Amino acid sequence: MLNLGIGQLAKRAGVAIDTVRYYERNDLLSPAGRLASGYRRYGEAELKRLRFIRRAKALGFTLEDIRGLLSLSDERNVAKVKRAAETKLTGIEQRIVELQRIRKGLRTLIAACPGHGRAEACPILNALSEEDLR
Amino acid sequence: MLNLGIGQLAKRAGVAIDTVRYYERNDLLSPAGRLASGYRRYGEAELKRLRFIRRAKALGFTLEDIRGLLSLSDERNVAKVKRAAETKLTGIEQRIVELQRIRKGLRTLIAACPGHGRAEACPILNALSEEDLR
DNA sequence: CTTGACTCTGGACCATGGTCAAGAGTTTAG
DNA sequence: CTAAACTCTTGACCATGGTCCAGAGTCAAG
Repeated sequence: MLNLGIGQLAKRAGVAIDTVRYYERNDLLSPAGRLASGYRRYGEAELKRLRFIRRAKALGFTLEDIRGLLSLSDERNVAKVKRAAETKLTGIEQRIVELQRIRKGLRTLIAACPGHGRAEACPILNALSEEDLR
Repeated sequence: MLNLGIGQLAKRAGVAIDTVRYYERNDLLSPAGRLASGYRRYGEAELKRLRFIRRAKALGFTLEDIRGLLSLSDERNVAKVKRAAETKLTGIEQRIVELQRIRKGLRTLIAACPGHGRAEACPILNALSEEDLR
């Protein structure tokens, strides 16, 4: 059975050692046990949990979200997990819409800017000085 | 001619007083002058500049980006301004793509989750525990 | 002149997600 | 046994974009 020190664990999960300890401080991941010396020991479950954390982060969850997700999954409460994912999806969608709005503004400005000549002819500079953008 | 105290300036631009001083500390906006008492005084140019900052921020520029933009616009270097806007656009587009990827992952997971029953049947929990997501 | 509103400075504090350093102790390979 | 590599804890520090506070001074209206 798997028995890892913090360095091996970190390496297997692809994170820095300090990050593992940081997660521990923030109640995301505890070692399976400690040696008499105080060295942390981790098993299969902890490695899985750490990978879970990384994957959830890649999906746009914050560490606080993940803390919630982990406690729900400890409870095995499928309905709550699904609702949490839906809430996160809504947030992601809002951010996409906002970024698309920004992209549109930038594209319009760039298309209209000659890229040379007087500053007064540059719509990027002008638009940023005016009231009716957006 | 316009002559404003920091409170009036902040109000007209829709920002907090502390934010104006914060921008000053970070070399984005200096007062036009000071009274003998040390009170800051602002004119039309500063109000415009502050609004420029706000609008650029709304377009997704960081304060550092904006510092650059302002110095370019002081130089009236239209070509550089256009290139800066294009670079920012590319960054925004990358961010959109990334969020779309995340959205897709979440949608797939949510669609496959029954929302009840055993935790083992919940693909959200399972997917986050496995290797081949993405 | 008084009172209330405004402003000044310097520095602390917030959240987020880590990262790094110091100094001491532990483990492991040779 | 020794030396290298690893780990421990505590606590400071990074960037970002502010926000808030104390204590003192100033300005404007009545």
